[in-house]
Amino acid sequence: MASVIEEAPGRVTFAERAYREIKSRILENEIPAGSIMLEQELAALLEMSRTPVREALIRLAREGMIDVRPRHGMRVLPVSANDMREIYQILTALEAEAAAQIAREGAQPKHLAELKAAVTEMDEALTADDLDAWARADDHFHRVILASCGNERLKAIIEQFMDQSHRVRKLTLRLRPRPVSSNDDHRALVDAIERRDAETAWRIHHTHRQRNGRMLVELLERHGLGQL
Amino acid sequence: MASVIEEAPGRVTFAERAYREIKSRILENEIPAGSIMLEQELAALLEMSRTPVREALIRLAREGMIDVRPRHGMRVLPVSANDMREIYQILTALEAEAAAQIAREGAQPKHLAELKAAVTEMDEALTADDLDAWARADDHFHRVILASCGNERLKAIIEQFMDQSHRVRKLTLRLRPRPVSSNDDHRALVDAIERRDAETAWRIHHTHRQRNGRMLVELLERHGLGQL
DNA sequence: CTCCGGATTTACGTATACGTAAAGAAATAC
DNA sequence: GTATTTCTTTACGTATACGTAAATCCGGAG
Repeated sequence: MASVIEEAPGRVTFAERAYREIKSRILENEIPAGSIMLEQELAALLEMSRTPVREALIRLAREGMIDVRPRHGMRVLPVSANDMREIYQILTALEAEAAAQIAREGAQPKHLAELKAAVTEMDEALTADDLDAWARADDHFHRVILASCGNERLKAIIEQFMDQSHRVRKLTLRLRPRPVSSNDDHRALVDAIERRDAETAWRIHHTHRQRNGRMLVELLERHGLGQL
Repeated sequence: MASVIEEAPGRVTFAERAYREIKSRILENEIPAGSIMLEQELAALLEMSRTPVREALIRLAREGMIDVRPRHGMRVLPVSANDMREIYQILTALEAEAAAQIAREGAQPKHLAELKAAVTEMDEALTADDLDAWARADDHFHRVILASCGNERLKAIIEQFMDQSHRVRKLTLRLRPRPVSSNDDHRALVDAIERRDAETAWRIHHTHRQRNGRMLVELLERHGLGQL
């Protein structure tokens, strides 16, 4: 399965490893929101010195995953309802723009094919009631959208904010209604892209993300999950 | 003149100073695009050790201002026509969204007043043929828009990309036609905000940024300013 | 001249050292 | 008991040390 999405190989420095390792543990909730860790502890955990850990923390802090307060260590930031509102406002605006651009300029056949495959996967996952598979396919769909639009900067920002909201999406996956309309939205978006109808593509995806964002914000408010 | 926009004071660490100093020199073209500098040189220049310099370079690299290649030092990245296209696609989507939100939720009186004052300044600057004053007022207008929308993340991203395109805007200021339509756009935007017409606010600002971006891209292509 | 292999330099990645200011503990006064 | 002050600890910011792999230099072969 040769996907459109590739990894950059590159040599892996300690600082890079620290970044990936810490970020991964935060995303997977192994270091839950609110946790406090000192540079020393992280260094010991990752079996390296403080230097590369510090460099990783600088990046994570910039990306809004953690907060570093001198002498208090790093603190994994919880995602509040308001944070989620901010994040989805950005995601909505940017992904809708990306969708519009793809429709405007036309998608490559292999991208289009992969989008359709992702939609099919989502349908099948929903039929099989496999929410995890659905989430994977949904994620894949969004990543192909990003890859197709060709704007590297746009891609990077969206990925950053998807990461920031990752824990919330993951932990609320089973609190949400069955995502039937998501599948419909995606099907309609692929259709608009194929017809090269930028206006419609924009509107569909904008509405999709907006609705999704609102739902997550409501979930956070309702359940008072201030500590995600 | 107590503006709506404030500075965070905070203690200023060496790493922070290195970041600001290097970034400022890049923005003001004191270290022009394409320049290569070693960590050692920067450390000597700023009279500190390599450690805080490295931390500053990590941030600058993340923001897309420089490229660090092991054993080759940092390189100040030029802004190509395509970079500019990417940057303005993002700025267009995000600022239009910000404008729409302000109109939707209503602006605070002091913000509205400051927006109007900025427009007046821009008019006066244009009458006086003072392009630098115009650019300052224009910048101020956009910053108040950001401050009003209340989305801190949105603000941070937009500022990041404004920084990335700062050199191009500055160096092409006198190559562009007189920015009469910008003033008109801004006046119309303030009006839409006052009328709380989100739809119109979005459209006006989207068109404004899009046109602006296209002009800058064309300038870069025409003059082949690949080294900005 | 150009091309190649080995010696040499060097820039960086990482580890470690160090001083300091802040946090916390202890001791004292009330 | 509480408040206050002094002392101790410690986490971090920065400087420095060090090993290494990449880049450069250099001389000889063709």
